[in-house]
Amino acid sequence: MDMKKIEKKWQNYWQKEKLGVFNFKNVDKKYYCLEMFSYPSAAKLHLGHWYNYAPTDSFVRYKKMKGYEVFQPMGFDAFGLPAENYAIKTGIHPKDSTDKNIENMEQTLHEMGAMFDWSAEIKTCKEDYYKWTQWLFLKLYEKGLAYRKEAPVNWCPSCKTVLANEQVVNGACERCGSTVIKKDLTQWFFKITDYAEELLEGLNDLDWPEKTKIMQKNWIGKSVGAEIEFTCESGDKFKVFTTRADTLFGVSFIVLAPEHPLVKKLTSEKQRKAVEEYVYETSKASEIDRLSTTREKTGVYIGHNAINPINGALVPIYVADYVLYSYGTGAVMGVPSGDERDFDFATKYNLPIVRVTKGIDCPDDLPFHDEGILVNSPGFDGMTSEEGRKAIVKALIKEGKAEYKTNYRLRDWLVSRQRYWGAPIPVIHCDKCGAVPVPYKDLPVKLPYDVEFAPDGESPLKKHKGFMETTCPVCGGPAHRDPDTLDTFVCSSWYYLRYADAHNDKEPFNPEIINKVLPVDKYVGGAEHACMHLLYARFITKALRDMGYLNFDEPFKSLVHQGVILGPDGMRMSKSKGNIIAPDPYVEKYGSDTLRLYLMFGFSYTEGGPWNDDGIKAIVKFLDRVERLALKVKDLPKSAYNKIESNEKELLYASNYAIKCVDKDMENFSFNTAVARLMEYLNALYKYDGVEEKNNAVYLTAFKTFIKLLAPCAPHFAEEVNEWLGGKGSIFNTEYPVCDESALVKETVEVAVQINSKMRSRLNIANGASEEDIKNAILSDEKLSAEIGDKQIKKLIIVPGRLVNVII
RNA sequence: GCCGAAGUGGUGAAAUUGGCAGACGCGCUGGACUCAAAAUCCAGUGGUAGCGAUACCGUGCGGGUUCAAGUCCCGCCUUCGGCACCA
Repeated sequence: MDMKKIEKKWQNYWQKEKLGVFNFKNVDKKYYCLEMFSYPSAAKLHLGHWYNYAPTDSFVRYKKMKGYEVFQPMGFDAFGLPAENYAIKTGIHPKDSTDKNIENMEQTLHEMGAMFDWSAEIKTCKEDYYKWTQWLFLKLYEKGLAYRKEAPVNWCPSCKTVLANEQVVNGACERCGSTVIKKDLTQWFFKITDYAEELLEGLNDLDWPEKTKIMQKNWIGKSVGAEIEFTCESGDKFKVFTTRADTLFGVSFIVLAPEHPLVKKLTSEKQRKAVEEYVYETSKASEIDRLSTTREKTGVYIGHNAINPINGALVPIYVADYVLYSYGTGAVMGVPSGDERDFDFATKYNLPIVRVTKGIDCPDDLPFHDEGILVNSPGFDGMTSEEGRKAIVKALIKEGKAEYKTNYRLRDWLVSRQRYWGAPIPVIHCDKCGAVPVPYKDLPVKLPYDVEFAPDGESPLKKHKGFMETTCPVCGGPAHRDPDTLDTFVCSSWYYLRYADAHNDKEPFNPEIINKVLPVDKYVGGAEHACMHLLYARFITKALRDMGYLNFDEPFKSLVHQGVILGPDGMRMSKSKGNIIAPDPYVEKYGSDTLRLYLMFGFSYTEGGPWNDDGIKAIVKFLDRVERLALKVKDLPKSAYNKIESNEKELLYASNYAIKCVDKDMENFSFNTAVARLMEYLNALYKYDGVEEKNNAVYLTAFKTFIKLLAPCAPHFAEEVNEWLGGKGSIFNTEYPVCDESALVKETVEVAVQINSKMRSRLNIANGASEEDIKNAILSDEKLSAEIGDKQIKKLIIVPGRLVNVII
């Protein structure tokens, strides 16, 4: 078959017939399947895109044939750093390179033959989209979910941008790999922590991979404990957070984070120089370095002490970089007997180590961090750790020195980027009125085109006078715009909503439409987004719900992660390793259906694996076999023979077995086994083809069934064959075959027979035979009865239709 | 260090969730067709022993539970992914 020709033919047909276009009239039967949209890179589509989109498109086509009104939109996550870095390097404007890349990718996506609804296409860098990203920002601001604060942030010296903690990988910038350093800046944050508890709870009801849920759960990192107030000799007060208040008597020092305001205030003259030096050194170290386990714990005594609220003991205050100001209160109580880190620290600085917990029937060498019985804790000795915890906190609450507190590891989402290629933050700064949101009517705040990209540490927007200088919407006085743009994760945190109403120019989306089309029924994308994108999107959904725009709680009901296709060397594909496999040559040589079918057959979808094209010939052979049979079947004469005998029954069994299995496998994204079942079915058809006297009516129907089952996996090919067989219109507008269970009932079944759990024989036994019948069948079998001999049958274990175990 | 996932023939991978390990392929071996090759078709293909029927062994390693374990439990080893002193 001329694959190139039929691909063109059917792609044009689908476009003309609007096969992929969602019809809102049928919204009751909607099935919203979404693949994560892609960043428009210069390198066209890579194999990863294919692996994500092609098998998922087969899933969507399968759903369409099952009678759903499917919605499978596609778009581009078009803002981001690479385009800007490219501009710095080459002078080509991000808008120009991005537009070109999108055009390229659109074309190759078309060539893939996926049934995307292009009428709902989104490009996040277009005004008609980022206008509403800005709207989202203003809404969050209005709701008190966006705020500004000065905070130590990750600063990438190469990208010259602030990165969220979530975007720092092993101390290096996620995108460029440079080591990240620290810098203080006033930044915009989204208050995702307000939703920490619901984001955690909501995981329970989601049809997501367990692994992903656990990752999010750990990311949110809930811990229940207490905040305890310590007073300093100076009278200043500070709080520590602890989950182990029962070890309070064991406190022998306090550690403050270097950024803690009390450090400056309380440090003694004698210690000032050492402390200042230490704080300065810390500011140079990246957070990753500070948190590294292999690094020796260091700290400096600030020359001031605090009073332990439970016993009045004086404990020295240290400053140490392993305590972070951004988590908890930025102050930690040091209990060397109960914590390994504190133990190391105390040993190094000769601080007392007092046991406060005794193990119950277990070794309890110090440091002992397990639960046990309280000791050396006057008034609380003998209590279990849990009782002690409650009693101590209760005692302190009475004095106003403690409160129960739940902490989350999750931090607020830093959204400011000192970059050009993003959605401008819609805020105006006025000397008189402060930070003033841009009025809705003035949206979008347009990203100017004529900017200077020279990498001098100043962002292109900040240098652009025409953009920066404006007037205050409140007082009308001179003011300047916020020079920062939004993290691209903001753009992608709501795109799945916009798709359903992509051309609305009055509002970001019509809630009535959205509430019918959403939530997404199946979301397919890489596991690397488990903690960032997927969490942000959930947060935004919940925030918009609370503003009254949405009536659902979760954006993605069901989630599938495709695996990663590695290079032939088993390593992740990358330019530097030179192991990138491009899909284009395969499409050129074998056709898109062949590549798609191979991706589906050769890998376990959620696992992926190293690329190897040995198996692609198998697919070519398979499709050739289908074609040869199709050419035969299409000219089949009417046969006089119309009986249903054993040959026909066997064919019908194969047919219905295939329907049942393929149906289930497609539903479960188990594409490799679905294709395997199709191959078996084809073998059965060939077998019947070799039969002398054929019932051509049965044969033709069985073959048509085969083509329907194949259609989602090889769409162009199946359309063509369907046309040969006299099919009118698209095969995807026909119904999916339904399994006739009665054809699957066999008169006899082969069961395995074990004697004392060892495989001994196989027997054909009547379907639904009683225990007695089975016993007789075994005893009348020569070989088996010889083996059993005159031994007593103690027990007969029967797994219906599968196995019999005779215990003698 | 913590959390998570995985480890099955020469190879990509299956295994109805505790029930015949290796479906379906690739590769390989032999055969048919052919002057020959390609393509196609047929047969075989986990290992060891045997002419053979067959027997024994076999899902990273070591134990355990069970009539029965790739699957469950305990302890290791290796690989991959995520997180990084979370108090």
